[in-house]
Amino acid sequence: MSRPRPTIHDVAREAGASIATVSRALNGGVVSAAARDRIEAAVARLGYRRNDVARGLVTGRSGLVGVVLPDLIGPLYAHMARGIEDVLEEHGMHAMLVTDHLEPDAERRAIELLRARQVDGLVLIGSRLQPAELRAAAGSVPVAHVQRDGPDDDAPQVRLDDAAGVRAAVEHLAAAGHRRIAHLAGTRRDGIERREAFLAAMAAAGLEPGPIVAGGFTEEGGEAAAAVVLDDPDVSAVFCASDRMAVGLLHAAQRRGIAVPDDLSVVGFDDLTWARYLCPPLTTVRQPGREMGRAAARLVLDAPFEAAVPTLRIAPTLVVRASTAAPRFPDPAAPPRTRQAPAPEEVIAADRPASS
Amino acid sequence: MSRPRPTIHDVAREAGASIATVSRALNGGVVSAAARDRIEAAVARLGYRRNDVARGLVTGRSGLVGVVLPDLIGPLYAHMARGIEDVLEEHGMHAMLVTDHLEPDAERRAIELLRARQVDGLVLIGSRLQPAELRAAAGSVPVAHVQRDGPDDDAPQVRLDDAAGVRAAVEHLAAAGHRRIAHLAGTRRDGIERREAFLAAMAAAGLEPGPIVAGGFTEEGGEAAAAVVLDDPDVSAVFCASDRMAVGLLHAAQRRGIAVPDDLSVVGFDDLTWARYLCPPLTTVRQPGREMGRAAARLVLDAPFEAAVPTLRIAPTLVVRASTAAPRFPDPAAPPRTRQAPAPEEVIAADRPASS
DNA sequence: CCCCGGACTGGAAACGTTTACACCTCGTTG
DNA sequence: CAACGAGGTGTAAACGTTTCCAGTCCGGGG
Repeated sequence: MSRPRPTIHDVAREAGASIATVSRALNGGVVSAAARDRIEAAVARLGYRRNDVARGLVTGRSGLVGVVLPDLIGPLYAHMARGIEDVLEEHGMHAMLVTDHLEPDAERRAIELLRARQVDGLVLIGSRLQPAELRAAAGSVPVAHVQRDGPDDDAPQVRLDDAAGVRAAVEHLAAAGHRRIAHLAGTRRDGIERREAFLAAMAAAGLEPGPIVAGGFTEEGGEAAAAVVLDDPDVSAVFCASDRMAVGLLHAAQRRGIAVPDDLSVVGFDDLTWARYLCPPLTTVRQPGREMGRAAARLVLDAPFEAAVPTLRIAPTLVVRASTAAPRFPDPAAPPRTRQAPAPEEVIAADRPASS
Repeated sequence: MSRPRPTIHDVAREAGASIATVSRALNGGVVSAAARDRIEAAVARLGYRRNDVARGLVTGRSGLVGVVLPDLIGPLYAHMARGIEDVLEEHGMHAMLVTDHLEPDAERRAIELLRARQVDGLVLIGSRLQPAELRAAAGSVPVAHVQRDGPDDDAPQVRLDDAAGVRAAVEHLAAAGHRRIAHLAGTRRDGIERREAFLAAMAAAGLEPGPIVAGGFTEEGGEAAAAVVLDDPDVSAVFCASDRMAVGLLHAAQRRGIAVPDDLSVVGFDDLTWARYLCPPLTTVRQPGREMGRAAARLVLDAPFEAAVPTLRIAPTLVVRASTAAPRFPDPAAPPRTRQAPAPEEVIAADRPASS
């Protein structure tokens, strides 16, 4: 019943050829038509399938790109993984996904594990490793980063153009007539970059930044931070560094009887699957995870040929939904504005090119 | 700079031992303390890491369990994958995830691919393959299914106890005073099973089933099906076979000015991440994906030792939120009921044991 | 003093491929 | 007609491990 899998030797014997010829026939080498036919027949008869482990041992390659990512639950990372798979598939390769749950130690182990399996490349999502640690762990395997969390080195990486996204969000709020805009900030690297971009964008709009309160990227972080922000009666809009924080804020506002968007406008960041289902549907900066994954996969595959070490910046998009509107009591000093009545969903491209 | 990775031979030379001794030292065989020390020192000095590909070739095992799943975007499948990883990690093994996007052909290819990599087992999520096809594709590799979509054979599998979940949902609605309950049904196997369970539960509650309309498990399916259901003025509650359908229904209801839960109660199925964020927060049957993944991984690991071929039934949980309430105009024939005011979130365990 | 067995070690054979190299057989060209 | 090259084939050596088997070296019991 469950005989051992046939090997190339079995095929060779069955077809009356040598294993070298079989290997060539299977891999598109030069073989006479007659031999090729006999071999294909034998393969079919025996149900032979190549053993990629043995093949990997001799070729030194595995056809696998290792992907280390925080988790699979968040739709953003899942989309990135999907993008990576997209381009690997075009090259007849596959991804091996390992999660590190944001623990640097787990990240190191994951890289170790993948290297022991001879991956041909590594895509690291949100890596926290120091450049030296990374070099030690990855050795000579080509690496590409997505939204790297640790400090840069000369490894190629793709990042969201966070600044452009933040700018689009702030400009949207400013144009609606908001003057005092608060910010719920994240503490990881992209959170910090968004915070700086927020300050810059506010300055560019000629506005004093409102209160800025930092927290985790999570619902709880948003809810906790909300307390501070909602106590300031002059704040008419809040820009959150993540959708999850925005959810926390929305809940806190609801509990206090603060109406969104009438009393308070809220902008999120990420455009997670469910941002459109919130009440009200959330205006947010869409992070194109799948594109980012695609770009990273291309980077890692091109690594051996590419001389430059680019940082690819992917442009986000502002998705305007119903959580933003003109402030109820516009600043009397400001020119009067008409209430914006956005279409159910309106997409505004951020103002930066896709790569830089 | 980027020298070739050191092999066990290099370690042996460096430590003045044979490769056999090094291998034993590394794998916990009998080795003198002195040799072990020298070898460990050499390993550290050289930065040696075992090559799992070579190891896999000789041992015939890979330490990998292949997981074939529809996609990574849906949080449910991601949770299942997480559960699988949980138990594999306890065994020092890892998962290799491949997506098939519900295409049987891609599923076959995925299995093929994983087998070529010598996976030690296979977990198939929502497999649509016929038993014969599966046997052909998987050969002698142990298989466990989760929510198998194709017909059963003697392969071990874990399923949600769909019937218990449906019963809990229907009983909840009936207890609230609803008499005419519609059903938005799915067309895949679990959709069909939920549909039958719905009929059974309605019968058990002594109620005539309301309209049943089948569609995809998606938002669009829900929205399309909603049209039919909402035209029936006697329907005061709808039980949906998935949360995504419930979202579509919620939107359709909102567009028509039908208030949920006042005019219409809605129950979903799955408890996806964002079910609690909907307006109103959705009452739904929670599918414990992570548990199901855990159970499946255990099944596949135990396969070589297990004689029985169990179908594990995992109990779902009814999560009562704000999308269900007493009907506005209760059936005059029914005894009067007080309006249920559920706590913000109330969890009701379904009435079946976890396995059968 | 011999023998036995336990603790430890090394040589060598696998595992299933790819591929360098040598060879053989033609037909073609000089 | 000799030499050569192209096309096709097979032998054998890798790839980096694990593991079987045959040792070697001891100490202790007969």
